[in-house]
Formats: sequence, structure tokens, C-alpha cells
Amino acid sequence: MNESSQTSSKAGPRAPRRDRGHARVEVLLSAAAQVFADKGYEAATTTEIAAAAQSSIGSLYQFFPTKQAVALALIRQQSADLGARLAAMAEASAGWDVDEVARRLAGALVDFRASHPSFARLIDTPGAPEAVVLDVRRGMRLQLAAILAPHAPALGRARLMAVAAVVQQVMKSAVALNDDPAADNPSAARAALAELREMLRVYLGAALA
Amino acid sequence: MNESSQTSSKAGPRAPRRDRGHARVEVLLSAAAQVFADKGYEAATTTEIAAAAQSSIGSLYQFFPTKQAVALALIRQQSADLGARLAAMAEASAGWDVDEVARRLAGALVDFRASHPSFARLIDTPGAPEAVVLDVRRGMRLQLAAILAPHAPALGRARLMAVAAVVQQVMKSAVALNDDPAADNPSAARAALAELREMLRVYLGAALA
Amino acid sequence: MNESSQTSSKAGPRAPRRDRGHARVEVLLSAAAQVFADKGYEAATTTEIAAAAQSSIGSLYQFFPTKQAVALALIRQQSADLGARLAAMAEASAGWDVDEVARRLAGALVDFRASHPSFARLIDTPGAPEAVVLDVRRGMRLQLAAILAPHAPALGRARLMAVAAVVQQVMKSAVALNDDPAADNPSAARAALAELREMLRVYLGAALA
Amino acid sequence: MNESSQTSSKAGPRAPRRDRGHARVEVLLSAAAQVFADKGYEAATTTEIAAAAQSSIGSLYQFFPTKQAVALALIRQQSADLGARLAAMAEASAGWDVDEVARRLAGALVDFRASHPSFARLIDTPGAPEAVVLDVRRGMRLQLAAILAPHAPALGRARLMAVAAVVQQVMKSAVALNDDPAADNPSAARAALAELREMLRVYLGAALA
DNA sequence: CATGAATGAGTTTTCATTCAT
DNA sequence: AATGAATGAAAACTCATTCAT
Repeated sequence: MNESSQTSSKAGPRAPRRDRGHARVEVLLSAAAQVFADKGYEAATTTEIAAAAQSSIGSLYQFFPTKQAVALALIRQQSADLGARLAAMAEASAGWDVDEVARRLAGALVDFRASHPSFARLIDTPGAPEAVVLDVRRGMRLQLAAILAPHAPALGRARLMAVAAVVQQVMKSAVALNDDPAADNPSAARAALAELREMLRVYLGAALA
Repeated sequence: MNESSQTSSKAGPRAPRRDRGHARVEVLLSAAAQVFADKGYEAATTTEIAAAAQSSIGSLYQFFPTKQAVALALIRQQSADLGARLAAMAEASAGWDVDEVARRLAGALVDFRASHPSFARLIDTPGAPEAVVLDVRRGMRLQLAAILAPHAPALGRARLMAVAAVVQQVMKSAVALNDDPAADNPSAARAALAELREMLRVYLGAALA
Repeated sequence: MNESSQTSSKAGPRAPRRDRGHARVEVLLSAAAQVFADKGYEAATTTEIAAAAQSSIGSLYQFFPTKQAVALALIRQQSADLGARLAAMAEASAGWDVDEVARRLAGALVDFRASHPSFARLIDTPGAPEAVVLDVRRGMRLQLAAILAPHAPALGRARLMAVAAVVQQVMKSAVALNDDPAADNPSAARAALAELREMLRVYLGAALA
Repeated sequence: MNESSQTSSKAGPRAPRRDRGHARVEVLLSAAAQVFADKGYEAATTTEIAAAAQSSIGSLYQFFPTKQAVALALIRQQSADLGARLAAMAEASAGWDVDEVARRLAGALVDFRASHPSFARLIDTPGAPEAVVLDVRRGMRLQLAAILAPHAPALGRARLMAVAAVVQQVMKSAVALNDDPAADNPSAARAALAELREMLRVYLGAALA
């Protein structure tokens, strides 16, 4: 899926020649996901990542030239995963009505961010290389647009992309509401999330009409 | 609420007792705002803040016991400012219809975040002390609720707070769209913002009805 | 008593012209005694000393040119006090037998160190200027010798000074035993002190015979 | 007792896993001994210790998490050494009379402190963690008691510990007399030391009788 | 004299990255 | 490849001392 594009990339992991190395890379990346999710990009240390992967600092640098490269590989991996989910949804969404699209989108993206907690941290935080982050964001918007397009044949390209951008932001908000224990009580958090879903439904209903 | 009790606070600035001290604190805080806005909390250095304020590092630590205290003081100062703006809006909003409320809210908050670029960085970033950040967020939600309440007399308290939480997230999204040069071109950014405003209008229209 | 010698000293407090200044110096010195006793010379800060004296650093430096000068003045003051006590004892000791001399010496010196806790810290610690410390120690030995001499007319000068040096060390030990909560229980500390007194008694009995 | 569990200790050195690491730790510790002996705990700097060990500051912190940990490791190392000497003496002392015990004890402990000049500085100074220091002192008293016990079968446990505590203080005094160039001349220092030895002899003769 | 702000060299500690084994 | 030691620039923070008011 991505073995050819990754190898040619400047900052990606060096191509491991053997399965052992490949496995090590995977372990390192999931350790990195843990640590980045817990502490954020800046506060995470390469030593801690290596330790969490039961590996040594030397090993980590065998596969990743810099700390940034680790974050980058992680972003690429996770955004590929996200891309696959959105692609699947694009195929399935043909028969849905707008309400269902709204509901499914909300569900899918909240799920994704919940199961990839480092994703938000890395993508909304300084430290990760701008260019890649922007690419990922644009890619996601394009996929959202692809999902929305069939339900709004009348919308121009520009307007469609604007809608996609708004939907993307709503997704981010969902995660924020989920994480923030600031709501006076857990039920308040749930209520806010329901409210957000409602906003998306109403809005898409109006925008795609 | 807390503008008078700063001295007794654990991590607040040491109260200056001379005019020169007050002036220095102001200069330091605006330098800090610059630097935090540019680099984020972690990457900002106290040395750089002091230099930007044309003072020595010793002077900074004369008034702020830690780097975190600087961020804190900044958050408090700026959230007091935001609070004042929302309070003013609450008074003026009596005669507005829902559409106008949506428009004004969007305008005010986007303006605020645009003129206080460090605010978002500090409040959405680890490093700032959780308790204060949560307080600020809750305070803002309460003020939003106060603005919305008169236009939705039928809404229960819980529902109202959920709506306020959603509006708060929309505001954050507006800033993100504003900052993110990811949109393919400047006009796309403007379109997305307009779209966001539209979402708010439609949503508030439905929710407050 | 000491107003003329102190003024001429290079590092002593500047002669205060007024009573107000004089009082301030006293307060500063007793604050310094507190702080030095608590933290030792190095860890004590001039700011803390000034604060403990309800004064400002500026004021402290009005009277003492350096931190070392504060310690010095304190040592001088306290050793003058000690000197007075020993002088008094020298006069009174004519009629005592050796046992009584031992008992009184032990009592007097333990008392003194207990009521001047900073003395030991400053005199046994680096930081205080060597020359003064050595002077103080020598002075104390001379006074001890003066007390002991009448009870050991046969002893040569050199031997007498050696005995005085040993007695001085025993005094220091008494303080150490007093302070050290290492003894398994308080009664053990008392037992050790009694033992020390016994050692002094036996030893002086033998040495002065 | 504690020679095997260093790794699990909270503030101990990180265990080196390579020969090079072990060697480096040794070098660092002896450099630290030098510097601590010269300047005392507070005035010694980690930078200077690293330089004296011809390593980088980073290497020091690779093995010791804090400056205090360096002092701690040194105390532990040296007190283990001292413990071994005392243990050896305990075995050999069976056939000695009290005079010989006094002489040998004095000799051994003065020797030890003379060859480990940092020991006294660290153990009598604030900065070293209290708990460890107290442990070391208690251990030493126990060993002294073990040496003295056979020569005073009639002494109760409590009395024996008190005697041991006194002997310990005498040892400290010996070092102080040794170090202190305050005596009017070198021969005076020697005389005082001889006098101290005499005190110990007389005292132990009386106490153990 | 009193006060508290200003200064900056110096201290401990961290951490990404490189190297030797 | 794997490991862990080596490195040193850089960061946060301290504190004796000087200065302006």
C-alpha cells in the first residue's frame, strides 16, 4: 500500500531489509504513539520512546534519522489508516441520505481520533513538519468532499471544499469535547457531543440541500 | 472574580511594588505573548521572552517564579479581557435577533483570537496548568450561555450549557481556519470561514427556536 | 566593649550613625543567626536574611558589604559573648576542684552552643573567612588554657595548650551528640552525653594531676 | 546489607551495563571525592566534577540523576570501605588489651579519614540526604560496639552504645585536629593529637574496666 | 537611609544525536 | 543490526551585588 512511497521519502524510516527490522519499526511506532499521545511532541523524548518499545536509543536511530522523522512516520501511517476508512465510507455512502451521512461521518471520525489519540496531538501541535501536516489535512478534506459531493450535485467545487473544511473542524471539535473533562459532569460532556452531532446534521441538511 | 487576589495565588506573579515594576511586568507579558504565539509554550524560552522585553533574565524571574507563571499571568490577563468583551455583548444583545447574535458572536470571537494569538496556543497546549485553563473555559461557557439565554427562554439549563459548549468549539474552529494556510488559496480560507458562520447561524436558528 | 575594634575592621558592619541604624543591625544579625542556623552558610541567601529581619536587601547591604561580612559580624558577636562567659568562669574557677571544672565547662559550653546554634554551623563550615575562624578558635583555646592552668601548675605551656585543644573538641562533640537524632532513642542521646561528660572528667582528672 | 541493592534505590546511580560505564563511574566518583573534599558539598559543582573526571557533564548525568546522588554514591562507597576495615579490626581485636584497642582504633580511624577526606565533609554537612547519613553513622556505632563488647563483658547494651557513640565523636575530633592548621605550629597539632589518643586510652580504660 | 528593581554570570539538569563495541 | 555510552549546547532558574528613586 505504501511501501514504495515511504522508501523514497527523505525523512521516513529507512527501509528495513528483514522482517525483524520491520517488526521493530512497528513496535517503535506504536510506542511513539503512546508517548506522543501522553506528553505531546515536545515533551516526548526519544529515549522514552525507545524504552517504551523495549528497545534502545541506538536502535531507534537505526530506523529514524531524527525525532521529527518518527512523528512523521506516525502521522503518515495513521493518516493512511484514516484515508482507508474514509475511502470505504465514500463507497458505501451512495445510498445514504444526508442525515445518515452526518451520523456516520461523526461516528467514524470520533472513533478514529479516539483510537489514535496521538493523531490530534501531532497534527495540531507545532513540531511536526508543516508541509506534511498540511498535506494530510488537505487529503482529508478532499476525501470528505468526495463523500459529500454525490449528495450535493448542485454545489460548486469551491463551495464543496469549504463545506468539507467546516466538517473537518467539527470533527476536531468532537475530539476536544470528548477529551475535555471541563464539562461540569460527564453527562454534560455527552450532551455537548449530542449537540455537536445535531449541529452537523442541521448544517449538512441546509448546505447540501 | 480573580482580578484582585492575584498576589495570594500560588503561581502568580510576585506583585511589583514600584511603578517601574508594574511597567516591566507589562512589557514582559506582551513580549511573552509574542513569543508564545510564535513558538508555543514548550518551544518558547524564558531567555527569549526576557530579550524580547529588553530586560535581563533576572528581571523576568523577579516577577514570575517560573515559566509557567508567565503563561498563567498571560492567560489570566487575556481571559479577563475576553470576559469584558463578552459581558459588553451580553448587555447589548437584548435587542438582537438570533441571526444577529450569531453574526456578532462569530465576529467578536474571531476578532479576539486574532488580536490575541497567544491565547489559543496557551489554552490548547499542555504546559499551562490544567486547573486554570479549565476555569477559563468554564467561565467563557457561562458567559456564552448568558448571552444565549434570553433568546431561548424555553431551553433548560443543561441544554443551554451544551449549546454554549458547541458555540465555544465553533469559535476555536474559526481561529483554526483563520490560521491554517492549508486552504489552497486565500479565497478558500475566506470561503470556509463564511461557511462556518453560516453553520453557526443555521444551528443557532434551530437550537434556540 | 567592642565598638572600637569593630569599626576599624575591614569587613565588619559600617558604623551606623544613629540608633535606628544600630537597632537595624541587631535585627539583621539575629535574623542571620536564624537563617544560618537553619540552612548553613552556603544555602542561606541574603534576601532571606533581609526578609527574616523584616527589612530589604538594600538595607542589608547598607550595613554589610558582603554576605561574608554578615557571617563574620555574627561570628565576632557570638565569640565575644562566649569569651565573656569563659572569662567569668576563669575568675570563678579558682576554688573548684578538677571534677567541678569538668562539670562546669561541659555545662557552659553545651549551653552556649545550644543557645547559639548558628555558631557551630558557621565555624565548622567553609565559607566563613578562614583567618577569623582560626582567630576565634585560638582565642577560645587560650581562654580554656587560662581556666585549666591553675589546676595543673606542673603542666608545661605546650602540654596545656594541647589539653585545651582536646577540651575544645570535646565541646564540639557534645553539641554534635545533642543535635544528632541518630541515636536510637532520646534516652540514648542522653546516655551518650553523660558518657561524654564522664570522659571529660576522667581525662581531666588524669591530665591535670 | 546494601551493596547489592543499589540499582533499585531511589537516588542511586543508574547501573552501568558496559565495562566502559563502570570505569567511568569509578573515575567520576574519585573526581567527586576530590572536589567535595576541597570545596564541600554546596560549593562543589557538577561541572567541575565532570571536568576533573575528564568527562562531559552529560556523562555524569548518564550515571547519576542528581548531584545529590553523586554524594550519596560516594558516601555509600566509602562507608562500605570503612565498614570493611572495622570488621577486620573486630576479628583481630580478640587478643588485644584495652590499651591496644584504643591505640588501634585511633590509628585506623584517623587513617581512614585522612585517606578519605571527602567523607567527613559529606557526612557532617547539609546537602547529603539525612536518612543515609544517619544509617551510616548508626552502622559505624554498631561496629564500634562490636569491637568494644568483648573487652567489657559486664557493660549493658545501652551503656555500650553510649560508649561507642563517644568513641565515634572522638574519631571525628581527631580528624578535625588533623585538618585544622589553627594550632600555632605543626608540633602543636601533633601534641594535641597525642593528647586525644591519651584521652581515649584513659577513658576506655575506665569505661571498660 | 530605605526600598525594591536590575543585572548576568553561574548552576543544575535535559535531550537529540553520534559513536564505539 | 543492536546496544548503551558520550557529547555539549541549551534550558530553567538562583542569587550576590549594584543602582535608581
